[in-house]
Amino acid sequence: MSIDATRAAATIEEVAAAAGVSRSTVSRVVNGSTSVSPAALEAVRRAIAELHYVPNRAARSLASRQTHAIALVVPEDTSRFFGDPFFAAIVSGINARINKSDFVLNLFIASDDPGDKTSTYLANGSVDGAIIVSHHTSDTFIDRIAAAVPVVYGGRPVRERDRDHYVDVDNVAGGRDATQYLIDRGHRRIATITGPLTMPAGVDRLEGFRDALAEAGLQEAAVEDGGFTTDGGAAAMRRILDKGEAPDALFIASDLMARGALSVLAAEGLRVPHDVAIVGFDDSPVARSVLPELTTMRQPSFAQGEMMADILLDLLAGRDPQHVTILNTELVVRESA
Amino acid sequence: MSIDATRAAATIEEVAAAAGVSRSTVSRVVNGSTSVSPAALEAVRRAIAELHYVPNRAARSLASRQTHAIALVVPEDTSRFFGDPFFAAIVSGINARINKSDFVLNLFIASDDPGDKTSTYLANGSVDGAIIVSHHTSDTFIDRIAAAVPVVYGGRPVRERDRDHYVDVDNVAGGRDATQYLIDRGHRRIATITGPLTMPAGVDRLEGFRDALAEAGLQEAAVEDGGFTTDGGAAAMRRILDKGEAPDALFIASDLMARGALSVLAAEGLRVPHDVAIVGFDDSPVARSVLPELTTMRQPSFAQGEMMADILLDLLAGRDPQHVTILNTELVVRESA
DNA sequence: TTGTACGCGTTATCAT
DNA sequence: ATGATAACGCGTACAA
Repeated sequence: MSIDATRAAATIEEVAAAAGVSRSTVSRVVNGSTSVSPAALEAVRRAIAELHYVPNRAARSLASRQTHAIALVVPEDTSRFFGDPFFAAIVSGINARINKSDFVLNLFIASDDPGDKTSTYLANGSVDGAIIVSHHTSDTFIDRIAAAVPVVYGGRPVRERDRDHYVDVDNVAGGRDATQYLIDRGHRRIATITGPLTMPAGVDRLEGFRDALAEAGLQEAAVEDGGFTTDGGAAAMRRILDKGEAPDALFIASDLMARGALSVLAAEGLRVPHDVAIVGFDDSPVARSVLPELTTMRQPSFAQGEMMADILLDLLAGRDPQHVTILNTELVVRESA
Repeated sequence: MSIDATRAAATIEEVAAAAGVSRSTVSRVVNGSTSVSPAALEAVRRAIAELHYVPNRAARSLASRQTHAIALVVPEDTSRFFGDPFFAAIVSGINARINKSDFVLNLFIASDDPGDKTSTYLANGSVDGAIIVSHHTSDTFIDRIAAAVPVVYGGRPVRERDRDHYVDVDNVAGGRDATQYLIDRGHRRIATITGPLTMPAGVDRLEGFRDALAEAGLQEAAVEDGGFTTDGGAAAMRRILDKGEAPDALFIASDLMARGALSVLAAEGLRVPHDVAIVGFDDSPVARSVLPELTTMRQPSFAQGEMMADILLDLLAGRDPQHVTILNTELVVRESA
């Protein structure tokens, strides 16, 4: 075989010897310093290629006091994280950017459990910064992380401070627009299934819902928490139906919850959108895999992930990126409303 | 506040000074050596607590030549990875174990793209081992990774070698049992929607399907590739229906694909299980969020993740764990068949 | 432009 | 049981 994978990894010293220069010069070309003569540059490059030299991360970060690692923090109760296409898109966006940099992503599924090592790890400089994809009011370990390293949040942090950096979508506007669409279509008994009200996204979308209703002089038919999960959405839908008079339309704050609601509606023999119209939120793949296909508020999750990574990278590079970035949502009309 | 997060991290040297011992002794208690006097032990422990000392990872791995990091490798085209509850469960299992060790998980979404840095990173010793959750025949970078560090595969590797370690479910038996159940229920025109035949799981489940049919002296009504995705499952279902005579039962190799098939069936006015019975595979959350709820082969994905982590940890600890671990599947009867 | 020399925080070897 | 001391591989003043 052409590559001997079992060879000991080449060191900068060996490269220097092979190229006939000093360690420093090799270090310079590796780190892209300009003050290197073309001749030396060429020699070093060749030596690096021949020896398959790759800098040792540990040595490098010990010397430079940088780890070139970024923590991807996922609160544990958000482990529905995986399995939720919304997060899938965010992570893909983050990865797309990080992958182009020379940083590495460390995955932490963190909890408030005292035995959890996440904050300890992050606090001792094993990582240069952190991306927190989502969190709840109760997640106190978040603060410990933010105290230790630069952080970028996905969504407005629960305890927002001026120095925070985050990327969010305009959830209030999204909730308002979705609801307004329902109103414009002539619906009057409009209910909503919300996300957890311990999460800003849950609160904000509800606020938008209420704004639109208020402006139209309408009463909310029902408000139930669906916890951003399929099962939660189904349960919430059931509670709403049990209350008696069914609404003629629903704004459901996530597609996953809408899917749950849909199955309950179907079981009850209620037709969508004929008997009850539904607008979801996310425009995740499930929106099109469900029957009828969901009318929903699209949010640019992949882009959100990219922006989060960009901002953190800027931060780590000593630049001064925007603290708050708000992305727009967009109504996608399909069959459910 | 009680914790000054901006303090410079304490070094082993400072702990030694505070405890009135040498670096070596501190290192010993940190690493759990027995040859430390109770008095010294106590003093060091107190000093560590007071100074909030946490060993520097870089220095530690530079000296010990171990990174205490494990790569979680996700082939890019498997990025449906996220969004697929099956993988969600596996990752949770992996994390559960890793989190109890003092290893860290590095996330790599890798591709065969030459610009992809994954194999480079893994090859230069930034990581002690790797867990590859899933892969295709075409993924050649896998081999480069396996050549560099100990690897544990999720599912039988496409090019299996004797020295490989992997954890798989008995997909052949699963496919056979699912199909047999359909046969036992009196179905005779049985079709299947398979996973990608570039993946062992796809191939094996199909093999089990054919085994059961052959044993019963039945012909396969149709075989279509659904690519393990919801949309792919829908498309495959459509192709099967377009062929003319509809099957009276289907074994669908993943719940996600079954969901897609279900929506097509519903659109065609075909009732499940009355007109066509369906058995899925995975018993992922979607199995219960769909109407009718799916009869499906349960596979212990969380446990599979745990085992993968355990085996890699064993490997890294110099033990000699089992090379092949096969987990059993189990039929879960619900409404769809 | 290039090289020397020191330091980064630990582990590991070897005396004691 | 304990403590010097030498690596570990690299970055980076500083000097040349």
